[in-house]
Amino acid sequence: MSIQRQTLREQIEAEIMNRVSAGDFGMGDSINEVALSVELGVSRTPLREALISLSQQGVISRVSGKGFRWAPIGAQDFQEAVQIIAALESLALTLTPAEYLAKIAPQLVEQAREFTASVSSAQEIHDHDDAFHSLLTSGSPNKRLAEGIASYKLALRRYERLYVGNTDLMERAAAEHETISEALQAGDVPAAIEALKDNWNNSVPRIISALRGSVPVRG
Amino acid sequence: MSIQRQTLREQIEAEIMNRVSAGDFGMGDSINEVALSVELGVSRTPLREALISLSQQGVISRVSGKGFRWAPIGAQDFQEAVQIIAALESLALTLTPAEYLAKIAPQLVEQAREFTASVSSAQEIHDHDDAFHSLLTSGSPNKRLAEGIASYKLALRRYERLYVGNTDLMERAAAEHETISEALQAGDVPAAIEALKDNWNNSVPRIISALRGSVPVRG
DNA sequence: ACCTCCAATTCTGTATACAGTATACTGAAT
DNA sequence: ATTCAGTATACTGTATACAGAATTGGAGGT
Repeated sequence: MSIQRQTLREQIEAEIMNRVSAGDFGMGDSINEVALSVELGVSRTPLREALISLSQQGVISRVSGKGFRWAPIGAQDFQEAVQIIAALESLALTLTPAEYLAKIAPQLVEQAREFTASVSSAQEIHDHDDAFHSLLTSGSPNKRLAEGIASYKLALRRYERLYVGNTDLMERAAAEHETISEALQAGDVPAAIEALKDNWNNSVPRIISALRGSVPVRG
Repeated sequence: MSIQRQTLREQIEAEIMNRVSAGDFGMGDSINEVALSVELGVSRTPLREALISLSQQGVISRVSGKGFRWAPIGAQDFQEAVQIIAALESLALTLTPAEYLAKIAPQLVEQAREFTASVSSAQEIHDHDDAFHSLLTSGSPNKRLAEGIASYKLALRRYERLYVGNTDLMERAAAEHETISEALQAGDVPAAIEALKDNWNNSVPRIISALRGSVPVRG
């Protein structure tokens, strides 16, 4: 396997997203390009390119002449993204050949069970959730769809830290994963899709309440 | 209404898309940044920013170290985009309040009828189609969804010129628009959604046959 | 005290310059 | 004749420089 060259712009994107999900930036605040470029140790050119790329994905908003700013987060925004992802993942399931779904159903069941059993660190839990949904939609022949789902999920990373410590939410998600995978194992794709939508939509009220408490309000 | 300042990058994006839908570029060909910047009369910096933005939307693909290239078009690509748009517009309808749909239903019926009557220039027809779908999804409260739909439709502009002269396709689309709007007027949203999906999916085989004939193959 | 206008500064948007990598070409060796 | 190495060229990726707009601060007036 050849080593994959990574351009500076891509590294900047990744680093910014890491810091975003760590909560390093005040959402809604404007971005000072020179300050950020100095902080990251790069010049403004690749930084701006990264910011433009991220602004296409809803992580950053931009006003002509006034530069970039961290896109505000909120209940509305979260819900909108979740609605879209739910629809797109549902589409992915619809497009996936039934035999593929039947093939991966056992693995999905197993992953869901592991998920329930191991209530470990928040990061670990999140990875587990990602892996489940990733495997679930891995059989879709629509490549552009996969990219789109990934893009929208990137926007959700801004809400990642709100999950921390919310084991309640995670346990419920685990149960829903079991429902999804068992429906697939039974060959009932429509039921799986419904369960999948529920899985996403149920995350909304929890995050909303988490938002009320823990999000720093701009001053 | 204040005039809206438009940054050079945005103008470049628009101009590129105009040329793309005019078929000025050989799809699949690599992009020479300096040549294109000279041709557009701008420097490479805003051009690259525009290219990055467009590459996020599937109009341009990019290989690390080898620069940008015009994303190849083809039956597969077209179908993938259409599947996604159909799902997203369906979601938009689902999210739109029923009373709003009832309110715009008469206008939609009227637009559909006009559509059928006036089989004028290809451009005009296309605008009509755009206006119909735009009005249809205008009631969705999900702003991000609207952006997403617009983004995916941008990618379809690469196929625009294939519609030229295909009045057959357009007449059929008109009939489908009537079906959709009449279902809404009858208050049957699920039926409208199904008709909407059909409307999109029916465009695929037509475009595929058009692709076979009229797309220049790389040499 | 508050408002207005002007200046100074800060920051974005754009252009140009530089560096490193990929590609094309030339020539020699087998 | 073909293939491989070496070199030259072209182009991308990144840094720096410049121009103009937006914001901030203060001086002067009401």
